[in-house]
Amino acid sequence: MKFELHTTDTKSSARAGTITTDHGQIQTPIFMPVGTSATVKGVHQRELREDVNPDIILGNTYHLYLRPGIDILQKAGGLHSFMGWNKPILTDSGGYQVYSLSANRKIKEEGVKFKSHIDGSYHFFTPERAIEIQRAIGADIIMAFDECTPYPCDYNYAKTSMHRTHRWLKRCVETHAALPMTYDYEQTLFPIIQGSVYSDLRKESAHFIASMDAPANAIGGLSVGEPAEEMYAMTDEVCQVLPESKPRYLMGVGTPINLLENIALGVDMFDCVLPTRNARNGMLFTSEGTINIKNKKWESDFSPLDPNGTSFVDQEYSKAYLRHLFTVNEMLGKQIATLHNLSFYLWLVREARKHILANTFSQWKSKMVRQMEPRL
RNA sequence: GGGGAGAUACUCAAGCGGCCAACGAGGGCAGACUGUAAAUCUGCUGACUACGUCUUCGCAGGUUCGAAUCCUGCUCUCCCCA
Repeated sequence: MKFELHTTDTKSSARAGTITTDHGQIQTPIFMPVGTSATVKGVHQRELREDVNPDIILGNTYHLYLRPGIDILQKAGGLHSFMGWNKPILTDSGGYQVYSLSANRKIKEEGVKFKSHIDGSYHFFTPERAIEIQRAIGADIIMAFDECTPYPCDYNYAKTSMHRTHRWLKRCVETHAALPMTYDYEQTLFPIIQGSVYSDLRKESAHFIASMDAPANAIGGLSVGEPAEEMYAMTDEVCQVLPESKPRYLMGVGTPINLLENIALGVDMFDCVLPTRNARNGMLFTSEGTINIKNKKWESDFSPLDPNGTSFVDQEYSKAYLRHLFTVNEMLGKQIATLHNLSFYLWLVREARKHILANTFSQWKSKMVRQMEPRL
């Protein structure tokens, strides 16, 4: 994997760059749609490729390991081939499931024991195993096995957990280095910074992660319920420590405004389930804020879904029609909403990139944030 | 024509003397969702001058301290036999 940094905004820390992988290039800043179970929910690969057109998407180690299982993915020749997506893929390691499935797992130094939500069976994830599985799944970018701590998080626990995540990282790196190439393309391991919302811990973690000299660095453990200002403070802290020459990936973020604010702080990569999940629940993100398409006020609004939208669905369907599809619970409604949201997210980061390259980012960002902020 | 069953809030449907403004489901209206256990979850859903008051359980009377619940009549619906 290579990273070329093209330019840095003069009024903020925003950057534009290009990551090159064996499955193609990624123009940053980038938003990566989440496709947990080998599908970006509700979107055909063709629509994803031809309409949304992200440079990279996500998959999830824990979920793919449970179903379809590693043997199937290997027989298929890896995830790309299995799901019919030949551009870059990144897999999360299962570290987020340590957080989200907290009721069904037990953490030890050795690793994490999960109880499957599907059949109750037990599965032990160690850093070594998480890497082996991800190598078999075959993503271009694989993540270190970490613990995403909750919010709020007791200082001592955050510290203990962070140090354990650091120890786990070393084991991930060793395993990754020891394994021969699994497929005929390179797979790159990203380490993850933790430290909850504590400046000193974040700083310490950032220094440690940077010292590993990985091709890129990730920031985890944010957007788990903390106020946005705390998230920004942590991102800022960490970006000042991380090397400029390497991509920075802020995991699990966020709202369109979160994206712009964090781009301004120097983040290059994002992923989040909001555009897809919230779409299925009737929420549309637009350049003028969010709308709940299920609301009665759209009942007879026959204007285009989003006159400023770049997806074909934005012009072809009306608000009233989409509201109708949600009212009668037709799956096409969720598909349309998902395409709209993903297209908007991708438009937003492409537009951000353009403005960074033109050195007009800060001004544009302020205008966009003002426009998208909820009005009281 | 004879016999039987039933009418409860927007719909379906519990309740069969006080704990009933009335279970539950659907529908409706809102809200939540941030490295996806999420096509999920939560709240509200008779009216109002709103920690209280008022009008509701086909309609009209009656019994009772008290009725959606018991009695009488009426109206309507469904089923079976002719």
